[in-house]
Amino acid sequence: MDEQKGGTPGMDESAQDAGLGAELPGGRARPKTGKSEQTRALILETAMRLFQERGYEKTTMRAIAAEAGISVGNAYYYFASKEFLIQGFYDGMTVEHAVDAARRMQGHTEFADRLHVALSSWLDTAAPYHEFAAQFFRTAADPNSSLSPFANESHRARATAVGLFRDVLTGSDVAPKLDKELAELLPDLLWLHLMIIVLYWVFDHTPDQERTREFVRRSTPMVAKVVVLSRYRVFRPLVRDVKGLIQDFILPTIGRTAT
Amino acid sequence: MDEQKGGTPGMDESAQDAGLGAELPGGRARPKTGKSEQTRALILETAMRLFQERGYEKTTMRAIAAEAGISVGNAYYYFASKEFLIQGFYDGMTVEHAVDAARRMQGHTEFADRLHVALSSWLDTAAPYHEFAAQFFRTAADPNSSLSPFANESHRARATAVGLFRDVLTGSDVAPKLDKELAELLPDLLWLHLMIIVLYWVFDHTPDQERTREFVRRSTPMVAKVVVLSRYRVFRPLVRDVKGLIQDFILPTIGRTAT
DNA sequence: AGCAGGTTTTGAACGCGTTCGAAACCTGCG
DNA sequence: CGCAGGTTTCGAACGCGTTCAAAACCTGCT
Repeated sequence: MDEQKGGTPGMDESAQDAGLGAELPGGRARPKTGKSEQTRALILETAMRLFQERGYEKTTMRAIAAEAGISVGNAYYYFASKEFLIQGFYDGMTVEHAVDAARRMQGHTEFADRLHVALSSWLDTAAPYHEFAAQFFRTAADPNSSLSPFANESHRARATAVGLFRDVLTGSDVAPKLDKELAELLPDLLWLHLMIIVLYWVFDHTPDQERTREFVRRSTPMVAKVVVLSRYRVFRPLVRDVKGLIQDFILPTIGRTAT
Repeated sequence: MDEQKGGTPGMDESAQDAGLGAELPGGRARPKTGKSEQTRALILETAMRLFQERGYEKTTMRAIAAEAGISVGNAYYYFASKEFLIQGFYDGMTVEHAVDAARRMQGHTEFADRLHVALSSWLDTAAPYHEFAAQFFRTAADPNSSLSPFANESHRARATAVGLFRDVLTGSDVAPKLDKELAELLPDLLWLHLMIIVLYWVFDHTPDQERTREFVRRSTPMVAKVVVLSRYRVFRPLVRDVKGLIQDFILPTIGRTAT
Protein backbone atom coordinates (compact mmCIF):
# COMPACT_ATOMS: atom_id res chain seq x y z
CA MET A 1 0.00 0.00 0.00
CA ASP A 2 2.47 2.59 1.17
CA GLU A 3 5.62 3.43 -0.67
CA GLN A 4 8.64 1.24 -0.30
CA LYS A 5 11.32 2.55 1.95
CA GLY A 6 14.74 2.62 0.44
CA GLY A 7 15.99 0.15 -2.08
CA THR A 8 14.57 -2.93 -0.45
CA PRO A 9 14.95 -5.94 -2.67
CA GLY A 10 12.37 -8.66 -2.88
CA MET A 11 9.87 -6.63 -4.79
CA ASP A 12 11.45 -6.23 -8.14
CA GLU A 13 13.00 -9.52 -8.95
CA SER A 14 11.31 -9.44 -12.34
CA ALA A 15 13.42 -7.01 -14.30
CA GLN A 16 16.77 -7.47 -12.65
CA ASP A 17 18.48 -10.31 -14.47
CA ALA A 18 16.96 -12.42 -17.17
CA GLY A 19 19.10 -15.52 -16.98
CA LEU A 20 19.68 -17.92 -14.16
CA GLY A 21 23.23 -17.49 -13.00
CA ALA A 22 23.57 -14.03 -11.52
CA GLU A 23 27.15 -13.35 -12.49
CA LEU A 24 27.74 -9.71 -13.29
CA PRO A 25 29.80 -9.85 -16.46
CA GLY A 26 32.59 -7.38 -16.00
CA GLY A 27 32.76 -6.25 -12.50
CA ARG A 28 33.41 -6.90 -8.90
CA ALA A 29 32.72 -3.20 -8.51
CA ARG A 30 29.74 -3.74 -6.24
CA PRO A 31 30.00 -7.05 -4.46
CA LYS A 32 26.37 -7.66 -5.32
CA THR A 33 26.56 -11.42 -5.55
CA GLY A 34 27.78 -11.77 -2.03
CA LYS A 35 26.10 -12.17 1.28
CA SER A 36 22.80 -10.73 0.22
CA GLU A 37 21.98 -13.25 -2.47
CA GLN A 38 23.14 -16.02 -0.23
CA THR A 39 20.80 -15.05 2.57
CA ARG A 40 17.96 -14.74 0.15
CA ALA A 41 18.61 -18.19 -1.23
CA LEU A 42 18.96 -19.64 2.23
CA ILE A 43 15.58 -18.29 3.26
CA LEU A 44 13.91 -19.59 0.14
CA GLU A 45 15.39 -23.05 0.45
CA THR A 46 14.53 -23.33 4.10
CA ALA A 47 11.00 -22.18 3.47
CA MET A 48 10.47 -24.66 0.66
CA ARG A 49 11.77 -27.49 2.75
CA LEU A 50 9.49 -26.65 5.64
CA PHE A 51 6.52 -26.10 3.35
CA GLN A 52 6.95 -29.59 1.99
CA GLU A 53 7.49 -31.07 5.43
CA ARG A 54 4.59 -29.46 7.27
CA GLY A 55 2.48 -27.68 4.68
CA TYR A 56 2.08 -23.99 4.04
CA GLU A 57 -0.19 -22.94 6.88
CA LYS A 58 1.64 -24.93 9.49
CA THR A 59 4.95 -23.39 8.58
CA THR A 60 5.31 -20.12 10.45
CA MET A 61 7.57 -17.29 9.48
CA ARG A 62 9.14 -17.61 12.90
CA ALA A 63 9.92 -21.26 12.20
CA ILE A 64 11.47 -20.44 8.85
CA ALA A 65 13.61 -17.76 10.41
CA ALA A 66 14.65 -19.96 13.30
CA GLU A 67 15.50 -22.88 11.04
CA ALA A 68 17.51 -20.63 8.76
CA GLY A 69 19.26 -19.09 11.75
CA ILE A 70 18.14 -15.54 11.09
CA SER A 71 15.54 -13.17 12.47
CA VAL A 72 11.95 -12.77 11.27
CA GLY A 73 12.56 -9.20 10.31
CA ASN A 74 15.37 -10.29 8.06
CA ALA A 75 13.12 -12.68 6.18
CA TYR A 76 10.79 -9.77 5.57
CA TYR A 77 13.65 -7.72 4.29
CA TYR A 78 13.98 -10.12 1.37
CA PHE A 79 10.40 -11.28 0.91
CA ALA A 80 7.64 -8.76 1.22
CA SER A 81 5.26 -11.36 2.57
CA LYS A 82 4.86 -15.04 3.13
CA GLU A 83 3.17 -15.37 -0.24
CA PHE A 84 6.19 -14.00 -2.01
CA LEU A 85 8.09 -17.03 -0.90
CA ILE A 86 5.78 -19.11 -3.04
CA GLN A 87 6.37 -16.85 -5.99
CA GLY A 88 10.04 -17.69 -5.81
CA PHE A 89 9.24 -21.36 -5.67
CA TYR A 90 6.81 -21.26 -8.55
CA ASP A 91 9.24 -19.51 -10.85
CA GLY A 92 11.73 -22.25 -10.22
CA MET A 93 9.26 -25.05 -10.81
CA THR A 94 8.19 -23.60 -14.12
CA VAL A 95 11.73 -23.58 -15.42
CA GLU A 96 12.19 -27.12 -14.21
CA HIS A 97 9.08 -28.13 -16.09
CA ALA A 98 10.08 -26.42 -19.32
CA VAL A 99 13.43 -28.18 -19.31
CA ASP A 100 11.98 -31.59 -18.55
CA ALA A 101 9.23 -31.26 -21.14
CA ALA A 102 11.62 -30.14 -23.86
CA ARG A 103 13.80 -33.13 -23.19
CA ARG A 104 10.93 -35.59 -23.26
CA MET A 105 9.41 -34.18 -26.43
CA GLN A 106 12.49 -34.96 -28.48
CA GLY A 107 11.63 -37.37 -31.24
CA HIS A 108 7.91 -36.81 -31.05
CA THR A 109 6.45 -34.91 -33.98
CA GLU A 110 2.76 -35.59 -33.70
CA PHE A 111 0.96 -32.67 -32.10
CA ALA A 112 -1.17 -34.74 -29.74
CA ASP A 113 1.89 -36.59 -28.52
CA ARG A 114 3.88 -33.50 -27.86
CA LEU A 115 1.03 -31.88 -26.02
CA HIS A 116 0.49 -34.95 -23.93
CA VAL A 117 4.14 -35.14 -23.03
CA ALA A 118 4.21 -31.50 -22.04
CA LEU A 119 1.24 -31.86 -19.76
CA SER A 120 2.39 -35.11 -18.22
CA SER A 121 5.70 -33.52 -17.59
CA TRP A 122 3.96 -30.78 -15.65
CA LEU A 123 2.16 -33.32 -13.51
CA ASP A 124 5.38 -35.12 -12.75
CA THR A 125 7.25 -31.96 -11.93
CA ALA A 126 4.52 -30.64 -9.69
CA ALA A 127 3.66 -33.91 -7.99
CA PRO A 128 5.96 -33.53 -4.98
CA TYR A 129 4.32 -30.24 -4.15
CA HIS A 130 0.73 -31.24 -4.72
CA GLU A 131 -0.49 -30.53 -1.25
CA PHE A 132 0.99 -27.17 -0.69
CA ALA A 133 0.71 -26.02 -4.27
CA ALA A 134 -3.01 -25.83 -3.66
CA GLN A 135 -2.23 -22.91 -1.44
CA PHE A 136 -0.56 -21.21 -4.31
CA PHE A 137 -3.41 -21.53 -6.73
CA ARG A 138 -5.77 -20.36 -4.09
CA THR A 139 -4.19 -16.96 -4.28
CA ALA A 140 -4.04 -17.20 -8.04
CA ALA A 141 -7.68 -16.22 -8.19
CA ASP A 142 -7.01 -13.06 -6.24
CA PRO A 143 -6.74 -10.08 -8.54
CA ASN A 144 -5.01 -8.05 -5.87
CA SER A 145 -2.27 -10.55 -5.34
CA SER A 146 0.83 -10.19 -7.41
CA LEU A 147 1.00 -13.95 -7.40
CA SER A 148 -1.81 -14.28 -9.85
CA PRO A 149 -0.60 -15.88 -13.05
CA PHE A 150 -3.13 -13.72 -14.89
CA ALA A 151 -2.88 -10.22 -13.58
CA ASN A 152 0.76 -9.51 -13.02
CA GLU A 153 2.17 -8.02 -16.15
CA SER A 154 5.65 -9.39 -15.98
CA HIS A 155 5.15 -12.79 -14.57
CA ARG A 156 8.24 -14.62 -15.53
CA ALA A 157 6.73 -18.05 -15.05
CA ARG A 158 3.95 -17.45 -17.53
CA ALA A 159 6.35 -16.35 -20.21
CA THR A 160 8.36 -19.50 -19.74
CA ALA A 161 5.30 -21.71 -19.90
CA VAL A 162 3.83 -20.03 -22.97
CA GLY A 163 7.20 -20.36 -24.64
CA LEU A 164 7.12 -24.06 -23.96
CA PHE A 165 3.74 -24.43 -25.61
CA ARG A 166 4.93 -22.47 -28.59
CA ASP A 167 7.60 -25.08 -28.84
CA VAL A 168 5.05 -27.87 -28.58
CA LEU A 169 3.34 -26.43 -31.62
CA THR A 170 6.22 -25.39 -33.81
CA GLY A 171 7.95 -28.71 -33.41
CA SER A 172 4.87 -30.60 -34.48
CA ASP A 173 3.47 -31.79 -37.79
CA VAL A 174 0.40 -29.55 -37.77
CA ALA A 175 2.36 -26.34 -37.44
CA PRO A 176 2.79 -25.62 -41.17
CA LYS A 177 -0.83 -26.40 -41.95
CA LEU A 178 -2.33 -23.86 -39.60
CA ASP A 179 -3.63 -20.41 -40.22
CA LYS A 180 -0.88 -18.05 -39.17
CA GLU A 181 -2.89 -15.95 -36.79
CA LEU A 182 -4.32 -18.96 -35.09
CA ALA A 183 -0.84 -20.34 -34.70
CA GLU A 184 0.09 -17.20 -32.88
CA LEU A 185 -2.82 -17.53 -30.51
CA LEU A 186 -2.45 -21.18 -29.75
CA PRO A 187 0.43 -21.07 -27.29
CA ASP A 188 -1.56 -18.81 -25.03
CA LEU A 189 -4.62 -20.97 -25.42
CA LEU A 190 -2.71 -24.07 -24.54
CA TRP A 191 -1.39 -22.32 -21.50
CA LEU A 192 -4.95 -21.51 -20.49
CA HIS A 193 -5.69 -25.16 -21.04
CA LEU A 194 -2.93 -26.02 -18.62
CA MET A 195 -4.40 -23.61 -16.09
CA ILE A 196 -7.68 -25.48 -16.26
CA ILE A 197 -5.92 -28.77 -15.77
CA VAL A 198 -4.12 -27.29 -12.83
CA LEU A 199 -7.41 -26.28 -11.34
CA TYR A 200 -8.58 -29.84 -11.75
CA TRP A 201 -5.35 -31.14 -10.30
CA VAL A 202 -5.65 -29.01 -7.23
CA PHE A 203 -8.94 -30.63 -6.38
CA ASP A 204 -7.73 -34.11 -7.20
CA HIS A 205 -7.11 -36.22 -4.13
CA THR A 206 -6.57 -39.58 -5.77
CA PRO A 207 -3.18 -41.18 -5.12
CA ASP A 208 -0.47 -39.81 -7.38
CA GLN A 209 -3.20 -37.63 -8.93
CA GLU A 210 -4.09 -40.55 -11.12
CA ARG A 211 -7.42 -39.03 -12.00
CA THR A 212 -5.91 -35.89 -13.45
CA ARG A 213 -3.48 -38.00 -15.42
CA GLU A 214 -6.36 -39.95 -16.90
CA PHE A 215 -8.12 -36.69 -17.60
CA VAL A 216 -5.13 -35.43 -19.53
CA ARG A 217 -4.82 -38.71 -21.39
CA ARG A 218 -8.37 -38.46 -22.60
CA SER A 219 -8.66 -34.75 -23.20
CA THR A 220 -5.45 -34.27 -25.13
CA PRO A 221 -6.56 -36.12 -28.28
CA MET A 222 -9.70 -34.02 -28.31
CA VAL A 223 -7.82 -30.79 -28.15
CA ALA A 224 -5.68 -32.00 -30.99
CA LYS A 225 -8.78 -32.94 -32.94
CA VAL A 226 -10.27 -29.51 -32.47
CA VAL A 227 -7.09 -27.87 -33.62
CA VAL A 228 -7.01 -29.98 -36.74
CA LEU A 229 -10.72 -29.56 -37.45
CA SER A 230 -10.43 -25.82 -37.15
CA ARG A 231 -8.96 -25.78 -40.64
CA TYR A 232 -12.15 -26.99 -42.31
CA ARG A 233 -14.37 -24.55 -44.07
CA VAL A 234 -17.51 -25.13 -42.01
CA PHE A 235 -15.82 -23.93 -38.88
CA ARG A 236 -14.28 -20.85 -40.35
CA PRO A 237 -16.89 -18.40 -39.09
CA LEU A 238 -16.90 -19.86 -35.60
CA VAL A 239 -13.14 -20.02 -35.44
CA ARG A 240 -12.94 -16.45 -36.58
CA ASP A 241 -15.40 -15.34 -33.91
CA VAL A 242 -13.68 -17.19 -31.15
CA LYS A 243 -10.33 -15.89 -32.29
CA GLY A 244 -11.61 -12.35 -32.20
CA LEU A 245 -13.09 -12.82 -28.79
CA ILE A 246 -9.93 -14.18 -27.33
CA GLN A 247 -7.77 -11.58 -28.95
CA ASP A 248 -9.95 -8.73 -27.76
CA PHE A 249 -10.87 -9.93 -24.33
CA ILE A 250 -8.64 -12.61 -22.97
CA LEU A 251 -5.13 -11.83 -24.08
CA PRO A 252 -5.18 -8.15 -23.15
CA THR A 253 -5.95 -9.01 -19.57
CA ILE A 254 -3.00 -11.30 -19.26
CA GLY A 255 0.07 -9.25 -20.00
CA ARG A 256 1.48 -10.04 -23.41
CA THR A 257 4.99 -9.06 -24.33
CA ALA A 258 4.44 -8.29 -27.99
CA THR A 259 1.62 -8.44 -30.53
CA MET B 1 -9.97 -30.47 11.94
CA ASP B 2 -10.97 -31.58 15.43
CA GLU B 3 -14.44 -32.65 16.30
CA GLN B 4 -17.06 -30.07 17.02
CA LYS B 5 -17.94 -29.56 20.63
CA GLY B 6 -21.59 -29.84 21.43
CA GLY B 7 -24.35 -28.85 19.09
CA THR B 8 -22.78 -25.69 17.82
CA PRO B 9 -24.72 -24.26 14.92
CA GLY B 10 -23.07 -22.50 12.05
CA MET B 11 -21.55 -25.60 10.59
CA ASP B 12 -24.47 -27.54 9.34
CA GLU B 13 -26.73 -24.99 7.80
CA SER B 14 -26.98 -27.12 4.69
CA ALA B 15 -29.29 -29.91 5.76
CA GLN B 16 -31.39 -28.17 8.37
CA ASP B 17 -34.24 -26.56 6.49
CA ALA B 18 -34.65 -26.59 2.77
CA GLY B 19 -36.92 -23.59 2.31
CA LEU B 20 -36.33 -20.01 3.24
CA GLY B 21 -38.75 -19.08 6.01
CA ALA B 22 -37.84 -21.05 9.11
CA GLU B 23 -41.30 -21.47 10.53
CA LEU B 24 -41.71 -24.79 12.27
CA PRO B 25 -45.12 -25.95 11.07
CA GLY B 26 -46.91 -27.29 14.12
CA GLY B 27 -45.09 -26.32 17.17
CA ARG B 28 -43.83 -23.73 19.56
CA ALA B 29 -42.54 -26.73 21.49
CA ARG B 30 -38.92 -25.64 21.19
CA PRO B 31 -38.67 -21.90 20.81
CA LYS B 32 -36.16 -22.47 18.06
CA THR B 33 -36.97 -19.40 16.03
CA GLY B 34 -36.28 -17.07 18.88
CA LYS B 35 -33.23 -15.26 20.11
CA SER B 36 -30.74 -17.53 18.48
CA GLU B 37 -31.81 -16.97 14.90
CA GLN B 38 -32.09 -13.27 15.56
CA THR B 39 -28.53 -13.01 16.80
CA ARG B 40 -27.31 -14.98 13.85
CA ALA B 41 -29.10 -12.70 11.44
CA LEU B 42 -27.89 -9.60 13.24
CA ILE B 43 -24.29 -10.72 12.93
CA LEU B 44 -24.66 -11.53 9.26
CA GLU B 45 -26.31 -8.22 8.41
CA THR B 46 -23.77 -6.22 10.34
CA ALA B 47 -20.92 -8.07 8.70
CA MET B 48 -22.28 -7.55 5.20
CA ARG B 49 -22.78 -3.87 5.82
CA LEU B 50 -19.25 -3.43 7.08
CA PHE B 51 -17.80 -5.54 4.29
CA GLN B 52 -19.39 -3.25 1.75
CA GLU B 53 -18.35 -0.13 3.62
CA ARG B 54 -14.71 -0.97 4.26
CA GLY B 55 -13.97 -4.16 2.34
CA TYR B 56 -13.35 -7.63 3.63
CA GLU B 57 -9.83 -7.38 4.97
CA LYS B 58 -10.36 -4.06 6.67
CA THR B 59 -13.38 -5.31 8.54
CA THR B 60 -12.22 -7.01 11.69
CA MET B 61 -14.18 -9.55 13.66
CA ARG B 62 -13.83 -7.25 16.63
CA ALA B 63 -15.43 -4.45 14.66
CA ILE B 64 -18.32 -6.62 13.57
CA ALA B 65 -18.91 -7.74 17.12
CA ALA B 66 -18.69 -4.21 18.48
CA GLU B 67 -20.99 -2.81 15.84
CA ALA B 68 -23.51 -5.57 16.48
CA GLY B 69 -23.22 -5.06 20.20
CA ILE B 70 -22.03 -8.53 21.03
CA SER B 71 -18.75 -10.21 21.88
CA VAL B 72 -16.27 -11.74 19.48
CA GLY B 73 -16.72 -15.11 21.03
CA ASN B 74 -20.39 -14.95 20.32
CA ALA B 75 -19.82 -14.28 16.65
CA TYR B 76 -17.68 -17.38 16.52
CA TYR B 77 -20.43 -19.34 18.18
CA TYR B 78 -22.57 -18.80 15.10
CA PHE B 79 -19.96 -18.63 12.35
CA ALA B 80 -17.07 -21.01 12.47
CA SER B 81 -14.79 -18.50 10.83
CA LYS B 82 -14.75 -15.17 9.08
CA GLU B 83 -15.07 -16.94 5.75
CA PHE B 84 -18.32 -18.54 6.78
CA LEU B 85 -19.85 -15.11 6.91
CA ILE B 86 -19.28 -14.84 3.18
CA GLN B 87 -20.91 -18.19 2.62
CA GLY B 88 -24.09 -16.84 4.16
CA PHE B 89 -23.91 -13.82 1.93
CA TYR B 90 -23.28 -15.77 -1.24
CA ASP B 91 -26.20 -18.10 -0.69
CA GLY B 92 -28.46 -15.09 -0.42
CA MET B 93 -27.10 -13.44 -3.54
CA THR B 94 -27.61 -16.56 -5.60
CA VAL B 95 -31.27 -16.72 -4.71
CA GLU B 96 -31.63 -13.04 -5.52
CA HIS B 97 -30.06 -13.69 -8.90
CA ALA B 98 -32.27 -16.64 -9.71
CA VAL B 99 -35.40 -14.65 -8.94
CA ASP B 100 -34.33 -11.63 -10.95
CA ALA B 101 -33.24 -13.69 -13.93
CA ALA B 102 -36.44 -15.70 -14.00
CA ARG B 103 -38.46 -12.49 -14.04
CA ARG B 104 -36.44 -10.91 -16.81
CA MET B 105 -36.49 -14.02 -18.99
CA GLN B 106 -40.26 -14.00 -19.27
CA GLY B 107 -41.33 -13.57 -22.86
CA HIS B 108 -37.96 -14.50 -24.31
CA THR B 109 -37.89 -17.83 -26.06
CA GLU B 110 -34.70 -17.70 -28.09
CA PHE B 111 -31.92 -19.57 -26.35
CA ALA B 112 -29.27 -16.94 -26.89
CA ASP B 113 -31.56 -14.26 -25.50
CA ARG B 114 -32.41 -16.19 -22.39
CA LEU B 115 -28.81 -17.03 -21.74
CA HIS B 116 -27.78 -13.44 -22.18
CA VAL B 117 -30.48 -12.23 -19.83
CA ALA B 118 -29.47 -14.74 -17.20
CA LEU B 119 -25.85 -13.70 -17.33
CA SER B 120 -26.57 -9.98 -17.40
CA SER B 121 -28.82 -10.48 -14.44
CA TRP B 122 -25.93 -12.01 -12.56
CA LEU B 123 -23.71 -9.06 -13.35
CA ASP B 124 -26.36 -6.64 -12.14
CA THR B 125 -27.02 -8.55 -8.97
CA ALA B 126 -23.38 -8.92 -8.12
CA ALA B 127 -22.33 -5.40 -9.09
CA PRO B 128 -22.70 -3.78 -5.65
CA TYR B 129 -20.38 -6.35 -4.18
CA HIS B 130 -17.76 -6.37 -6.91
CA GLU B 131 -14.87 -5.35 -4.76
CA PHE B 132 -15.32 -7.64 -1.84
CA ALA B 133 -16.75 -10.51 -3.86
CA ALA B 134 -13.25 -10.94 -5.19
CA GLN B 135 -12.32 -12.09 -1.74
CA PHE B 136 -14.93 -14.77 -1.98
CA PHE B 137 -13.79 -16.22 -5.24
CA ARG B 138 -10.27 -16.21 -4.01
CA THR B 139 -11.17 -18.90 -1.54
CA ALA B 140 -13.28 -20.65 -4.15
CA ALA B 141 -10.12 -22.09 -5.60
CA ASP B 142 -9.16 -23.61 -2.29
CA PRO B 143 -10.02 -27.30 -2.22
CA ASN B 144 -9.83 -27.37 1.55
CA SER B 145 -12.29 -24.57 2.05
CA SER B 146 -15.90 -25.50 2.41
CA LEU B 147 -16.65 -22.33 0.51
CA SER B 148 -15.53 -23.78 -2.75
CA PRO B 149 -18.38 -23.97 -5.22
CA PHE B 150 -16.69 -26.96 -6.78
CA ALA B 151 -15.64 -29.32 -4.07
CA ASN B 152 -18.28 -28.96 -1.45
CA GLU B 153 -20.80 -31.68 -1.98
CA SER B 154 -23.99 -29.98 -0.97
CA HIS B 155 -23.46 -26.39 -1.89
CA ARG B 156 -26.87 -24.86 -1.84
CA ALA B 157 -25.90 -21.93 -4.04
CA ARG B 158 -24.69 -24.16 -6.85
CA ALA B 159 -27.91 -26.14 -6.88
CA THR B 160 -29.88 -22.94 -7.21
CA ALA B 161 -27.73 -21.64 -10.03
CA VAL B 162 -27.75 -24.89 -11.98
CA GLY B 163 -31.51 -24.96 -11.62
CA LEU B 164 -31.71 -21.54 -13.14
CA PHE B 165 -29.72 -22.62 -16.16
CA ARG B 166 -31.89 -25.65 -16.57
CA ASP B 167 -34.72 -23.17 -16.76
CA VAL B 168 -32.86 -21.10 -19.34
CA LEU B 169 -32.70 -24.17 -21.52
CA THR B 170 -36.10 -25.74 -21.04
CA GLY B 171 -37.90 -22.48 -21.64
CA SER B 172 -36.11 -21.95 -24.92
CA ASP B 173 -36.78 -22.93 -28.51
CA VAL B 174 -33.79 -25.24 -28.87
CA ALA B 175 -34.79 -27.45 -25.96
CA PRO B 176 -36.90 -29.96 -27.93
CA LYS B 177 -34.35 -30.28 -30.69
CA LEU B 178 -31.50 -31.39 -28.52
CA ASP B 179 -30.17 -34.80 -27.79
CA LYS B 180 -31.62 -35.81 -24.45
CA GLU B 181 -28.37 -36.63 -22.73
CA LEU B 182 -26.78 -33.43 -23.87
CA ALA B 183 -29.76 -31.52 -22.56
CA GLU B 184 -29.11 -33.04 -19.16
CA LEU B 185 -25.51 -31.98 -19.23
CA LEU B 186 -26.01 -28.47 -20.42
CA PRO B 187 -27.22 -26.82 -17.22
CA ASP B 188 -24.03 -27.82 -15.49
CA LEU B 189 -21.97 -26.71 -18.44
CA LEU B 190 -23.66 -23.34 -18.50
CA TRP B 191 -22.97 -23.01 -14.82
CA LEU B 192 -19.31 -23.71 -15.50
CA HIS B 193 -19.51 -21.06 -18.17
CA LEU B 194 -20.80 -18.63 -15.56
CA MET B 195 -17.90 -19.54 -13.29
CA ILE B 196 -15.50 -18.58 -16.05
CA ILE B 197 -17.27 -15.30 -16.54
CA VAL B 198 -17.10 -14.70 -12.83
CA LEU B 199 -13.38 -15.29 -12.94
CA TYR B 200 -13.15 -12.71 -15.70
CA TRP B 201 -15.38 -10.35 -13.74
CA VAL B 202 -13.26 -10.58 -10.65
CA PHE B 203 -10.29 -9.28 -12.59
CA ASP B 204 -12.27 -6.61 -14.39
CA HIS B 205 -11.57 -3.13 -13.07
CA THR B 206 -13.39 -1.10 -15.70
CA PRO B 207 -16.21 1.10 -14.39
CA ASP B 208 -19.43 -0.82 -13.86
CA GLN B 209 -17.55 -3.87 -15.13
CA GLU B 210 -18.34 -2.72 -18.64
CA ARG B 211 -15.70 -4.96 -20.10
CA THR B 212 -17.22 -8.13 -18.69
CA ARG B 213 -20.60 -7.02 -19.95
CA GLU B 214 -19.19 -6.64 -23.41
CA PHE B 215 -17.52 -10.00 -23.07
CA VAL B 216 -20.85 -11.59 -22.24
CA ARG B 217 -22.57 -9.78 -25.09
CA ARG B 218 -20.10 -11.18 -27.55
CA SER B 219 -19.58 -14.64 -26.16
CA THR B 220 -23.20 -15.57 -25.63
CA PRO B 221 -24.14 -15.86 -29.31
CA MET B 222 -21.15 -18.10 -29.83
CA VAL B 223 -22.15 -20.44 -27.07
CA ALA B 224 -25.61 -20.59 -28.58
CA LYS B 225 -24.08 -21.30 -31.95
CA VAL B 226 -22.03 -24.16 -30.59
CA VAL B 227 -25.08 -25.64 -28.91
CA VAL B 228 -27.04 -25.51 -32.14
CA LEU B 229 -24.17 -26.80 -34.26
CA SER B 230 -23.70 -29.74 -31.94
CA ARG B 231 -26.71 -31.36 -33.59
CA TYR B 232 -25.04 -31.72 -36.96
CA ARG B 233 -23.68 -35.04 -38.05
CA VAL B 234 -20.07 -33.98 -38.56
CA PHE B 235 -19.71 -33.09 -34.92
CA ARG B 236 -21.30 -36.17 -33.53
CA PRO B 237 -18.06 -37.99 -32.70
CA LEU B 238 -16.51 -34.95 -31.09
CA VAL B 239 -19.66 -34.13 -29.15
CA ARG B 240 -19.83 -37.69 -27.94
CA ASP B 241 -16.22 -37.60 -26.80
CA VAL B 242 -16.59 -34.33 -24.99
CA LYS B 243 -19.81 -35.46 -23.40
CA GLY B 244 -18.15 -38.61 -22.11
CA LEU B 245 -15.23 -36.66 -20.78
CA ILE B 246 -17.40 -34.24 -18.90
CA GLN B 247 -19.63 -36.94 -17.54
CA ASP B 248 -16.74 -39.03 -16.34
CA PHE B 249 -14.41 -36.38 -15.06
CA ILE B 250 -16.04 -33.06 -14.42
CA LEU B 251 -19.46 -33.74 -13.02
CA PRO B 252 -18.35 -36.34 -10.47
CA THR B 253 -16.03 -33.84 -8.87
CA ILE B 254 -18.75 -31.29 -8.39
CA GLY B 255 -21.42 -32.94 -6.30
CA ARG B 256 -24.45 -33.82 -8.40
CA THR B 257 -27.76 -34.51 -6.70
CA ALA B 258 -29.04 -37.18 -9.06
CA THR B 259 -28.00 -38.84 -12.30
C1' DA C 1 41.90 5.55 12.54
C1' DG C 2 37.54 7.91 12.14
C1' DC C 3 33.62 9.24 9.86
C1' DA C 4 29.44 9.26 6.40
C1' DG C 5 26.54 6.58 3.55
C1' DG C 6 24.41 2.81 2.66
C1' DT C 7 22.88 -2.05 3.40
C1' DT C 8 21.59 -5.81 6.39
C1' DT C 9 19.94 -7.67 10.70
C1' DT C 10 17.54 -7.65 14.89
C1' DG C 11 13.66 -8.39 18.12
C1' DA C 12 10.10 -6.19 20.49
C1' DA C 13 5.50 -4.74 19.51
C1' DC C 14 1.01 -4.41 16.97
C1' DG C 15 -3.29 -6.07 15.00
C1' DC C 16 -6.06 -9.62 13.86
C1' DG C 17 -8.30 -14.31 13.55
C1' DT C 18 -9.35 -17.70 16.56
C1' DT C 19 -9.82 -20.60 21.00
C1' DC C 20 -11.41 -21.73 25.45
C1' DG C 21 -12.82 -21.95 30.14
C1' DA C 22 -15.98 -19.90 32.67
C1' DA C 23 -20.04 -17.14 33.45
C1' DA C 24 -24.95 -15.96 32.43
C1' DC C 25 -29.13 -17.30 30.93
C1' DC C 26 -32.76 -20.38 29.96
C1' DT C 27 -36.25 -24.08 30.73
C1' DG C 28 -38.42 -27.99 32.51
C1' DC C 29 -38.70 -31.09 36.58
C1' DG C 30 -39.02 -32.64 41.41
C1' DC D 1 -38.40 -22.61 44.86
C1' DG D 2 -34.04 -25.11 43.74
C1' DC D 3 -31.52 -27.65 40.90
C1' DA D 4 -29.64 -30.16 36.53
C1' DG D 5 -28.66 -29.81 31.67
C1' DG D 6 -28.44 -27.38 27.99
C1' DT D 7 -27.70 -23.18 25.21
C1' DT D 8 -25.77 -18.67 24.63
C1' DT D 9 -22.54 -15.04 25.80
C1' DC D 10 -18.36 -13.22 27.35
C1' DG D 11 -13.54 -11.62 27.18
C1' DA D 12 -8.91 -12.71 28.24
C1' DA D 13 -5.31 -15.15 26.01
C1' DC D 14 -2.75 -17.47 22.15
C1' DG D 15 -0.40 -17.78 17.75
C1' DC D 16 0.82 -15.85 13.69
C1' DG D 17 1.82 -12.40 9.91
C1' DT D 18 3.70 -8.15 9.66
C1' DT D 19 5.98 -3.52 10.95
C1' DC D 20 9.46 -0.49 12.62
C1' DA D 21 12.94 1.95 15.00
C1' DA D 22 17.19 1.04 16.25
C1' DA D 23 21.47 -1.55 16.08
C1' DA D 24 25.25 -3.88 13.54
C1' DC D 25 27.76 -4.27 9.72
C1' DC D 26 29.86 -2.92 5.72
C1' DT D 27 32.43 -0.36 2.66
C1' DG D 28 35.04 3.80 0.58
C1' DC D 29 37.05 8.31 1.71
C1' DT D 30 39.81 11.57 4.18
